[in-house]
Amino acid sequence: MTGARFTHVTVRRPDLRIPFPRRFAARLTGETVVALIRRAKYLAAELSSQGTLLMHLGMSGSFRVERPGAGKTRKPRAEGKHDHVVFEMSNGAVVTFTDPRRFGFMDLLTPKQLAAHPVFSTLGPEPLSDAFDGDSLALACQGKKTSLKAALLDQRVVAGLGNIYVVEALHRAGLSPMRPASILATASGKPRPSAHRLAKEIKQVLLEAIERKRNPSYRANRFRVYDREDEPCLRRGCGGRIQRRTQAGRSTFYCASCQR
DNA sequence: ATTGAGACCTGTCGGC
DNA sequence: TGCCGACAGGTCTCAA
Repeated sequence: MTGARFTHVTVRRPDLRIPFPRRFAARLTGETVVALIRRAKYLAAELSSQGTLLMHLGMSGSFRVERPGAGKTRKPRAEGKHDHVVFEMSNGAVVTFTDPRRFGFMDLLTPKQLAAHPVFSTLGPEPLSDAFDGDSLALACQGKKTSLKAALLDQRVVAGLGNIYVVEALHRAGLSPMRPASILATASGKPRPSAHRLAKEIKQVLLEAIERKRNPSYRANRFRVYDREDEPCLRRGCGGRIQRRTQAGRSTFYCASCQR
């Protein structure tokens, strides 16, 4: 999409989580994508003159990119039941947004709206950036009464972690999801060793996930705790069993014997 | 100001 | 096979 122009935009189902802005398709058509970026779990296309197209996949969303072959007759695309938006680009690419649960959304924001966006503007650091480390994590959690689990799911603390990788990172770091987030720092705000461990494992678990997605032959173990209730803990020499409980409405999986 | 619960919507899976 | 409830990797809103 980068550098390409929207030649045709179809909204087949306008009622996603957030209603589309007025004249969405019309405003997008003719715009060129200056840059395509990701921030937290948001995708953003910076447009040549209409601001930013902000997109989110929700729980079940995905994009499909097709190139109806140059030269061949352009066949009408068989539209799936949950194909809600279709972008036809000037370079021939057809980008389709599919989302069965319709928790995803698309929005068009002016630079001013983007800067004032209640979520986008308050996002914490990108976990893989240098701005995120044990120090910044401890600082963000200083004095927090919530659990570590809830704190890591809070996008203002660190951006882009979901339920699975929060649970995985806590297991790797040997920290109980139920501990208060404040334990990562001393009363005076100094990071404890656990903060550095946790920040390191967050980066590690994400890097491995990305690698696994990119390289199918990289068969590193799937999840170590997520969705493994009653199965043995995989930490060497632990011997515990994975337990499950609900925290903040989400499933938490953990090993009570090695996560303290 | 924080925090947990409920809501949003559809699909899938296991049990009966 | 069919029905039913539980559950799903995200985020918002509301009430306490």
